[in-house]
Amino acid sequence: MAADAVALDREAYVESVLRVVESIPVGRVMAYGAIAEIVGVGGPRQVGKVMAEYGGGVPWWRVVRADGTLPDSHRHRARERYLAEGTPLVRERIVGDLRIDMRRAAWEPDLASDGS
DNA sequence: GGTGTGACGCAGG
DNA sequence: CCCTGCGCCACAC
Repeated sequence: MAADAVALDREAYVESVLRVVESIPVGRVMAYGAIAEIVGVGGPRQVGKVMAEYGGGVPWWRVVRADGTLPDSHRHRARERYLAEGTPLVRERIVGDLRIDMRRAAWEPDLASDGS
């Protein structure tokens, strides 16, 4: 039974993370660590884990590193999204190497409106 | 139960 | 701007 409980907890955790990601408005982004804080459980690495496995169903390109950069595997694909959404970017010095302007793009979810 | 690993974060050099 | 080390949490071996 303990195993089932763990499984459920993990499922609930995954759902919480995905829900936060889905709450990020167009043109805005959140860092892994920030999401972890909102969820209140685990850390940035856990969020990354969740995204790696279930990120396909959510706007994964709105989840970035705290410094505004992305993993090599995704930054290329995310580029089109940012241009389309008008996400605040830092002028890229090198072609192909994009970076988010976190000062303007960082999104803070409204804790008051839990929607429940 | 130590060890390695990861879509992380931060301080140092 | 580069690379290194350490902390972080959960998981696979």
